[in-house]
Amino acid sequence: MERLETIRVTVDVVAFAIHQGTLEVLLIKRKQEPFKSCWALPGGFISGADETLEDAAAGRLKEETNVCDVYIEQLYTFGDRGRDPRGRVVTVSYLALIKQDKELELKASSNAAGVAWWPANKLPDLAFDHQAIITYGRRRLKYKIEYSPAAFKLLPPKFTLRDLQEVYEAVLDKSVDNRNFRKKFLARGLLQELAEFSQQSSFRPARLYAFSEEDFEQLPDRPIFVF
Amino acid sequence: MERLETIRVTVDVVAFAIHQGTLEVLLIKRKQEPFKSCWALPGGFISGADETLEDAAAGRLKEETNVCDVYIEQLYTFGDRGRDPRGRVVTVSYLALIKQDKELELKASSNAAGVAWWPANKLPDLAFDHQAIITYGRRRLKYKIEYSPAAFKLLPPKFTLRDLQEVYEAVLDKSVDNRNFRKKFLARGLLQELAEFSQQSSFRPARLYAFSEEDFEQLPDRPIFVF
DNA sequence: CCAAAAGTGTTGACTTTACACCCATGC
DNA sequence: GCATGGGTGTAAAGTCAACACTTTTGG
Repeated sequence: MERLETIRVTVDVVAFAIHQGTLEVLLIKRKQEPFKSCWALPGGFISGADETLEDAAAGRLKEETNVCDVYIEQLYTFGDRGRDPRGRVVTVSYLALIKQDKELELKASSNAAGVAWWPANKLPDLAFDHQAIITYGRRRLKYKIEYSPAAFKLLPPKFTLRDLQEVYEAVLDKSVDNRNFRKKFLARGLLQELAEFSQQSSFRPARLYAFSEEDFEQLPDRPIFVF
Repeated sequence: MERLETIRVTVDVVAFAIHQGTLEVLLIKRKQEPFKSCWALPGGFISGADETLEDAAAGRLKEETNVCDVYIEQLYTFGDRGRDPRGRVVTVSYLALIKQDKELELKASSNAAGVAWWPANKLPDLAFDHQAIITYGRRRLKYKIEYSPAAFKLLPPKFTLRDLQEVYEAVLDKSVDNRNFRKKFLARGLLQELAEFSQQSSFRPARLYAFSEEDFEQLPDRPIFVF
């Protein structure tokens, strides 16, 4: 039956974005013990105002980093005794995907000493079991990108096929054949070809494409989702 | 920061087994309010003795149904305000898979009015949001059986190809072509052909096979796992 | 010899991979 | 006109889906 041990519940958010073709994770620098001055995931205790756990995750992300209006989904719940020196703390982790062009004004909360993007392949030492949480999030993203339109949640509304390919390469951490990649995506018919071109380079401008989440939902035989 | 609202944490277990080619879920009948006399998932509050959440899930399953030593993995955490009339209760749900031949002596705990297997396609009204949890677990099992050896966790150590096919048919809730099914499995080389035969019927005895989890783990290009 | 479940192959359609060159543009 | 990334096709291998009959056994 019910024991009197105090259990506290937190949420932690693994927020990914692609910057210059690199997968990066949003971290905050802790200002307080435990793990003072260590980098950690944005997150915090659930508050009475949070209607759902997802609200709590989005709320703590906003409070600690000033990032809001992003895609968010639950990852996994970590609750081993001893994962937090303060006592029994169960944390529900979330995956967030942030669009590449999003105007972010990173702003640490008063109880953090900083906020920054870190390349997923070159992370600092992390507080608590946050390294394990990130590893888990990365694995989820890797699988998810293969059979769901997760890649578009990391891209602006208009993007080139190369941008899309870079997302796959960054997430899967390997290079792919560009002919096969383009062929596959164009054959699937998920992309709307726009009449616009990227003006980024001083070379041949690349065509822009768009992805419609709504059209995708209508597909009768759309690929399987894990969530 | 930390609010004083009391949050309690439970675990709930969706335990599946295949009985006579049907996917079934293990339920308990509640003896107390709320949802008195309603069927519900086995589960309960985390105790100070639980080293991990998985221990808690296995522990509550044992206490409430007398089922133990089964495969268990985390599913999803449900924590919307209002999912439990008693206050804020966050529940970490678990999926359990039980081998077909396992000798189970179902035994309700003193605070339950009964334990029983229910066909997944004909469930009674359920307490709390347990229907949603089962739906979620079923979806997970359905995906998982496609790219992981989950099916073998529902079978005894020695089984016929028909037994295996029945597991797939029950979980996927559709029939499959037996020639293609056998061909695919035999071609994968995951099954050890035994020199024994099933003596079940009065007709032609079927060959028994075994699956080795250890051998499977060794495979260099083994299929993808979601978890 | 009959009833019942066990077991077995082929074909066509489709998908996946490997692989290298020409094109369009800005400077 | 050149440097740079944008954009394109084909063939071989492999995978997947559809489909029906023979074999073995107990009674």
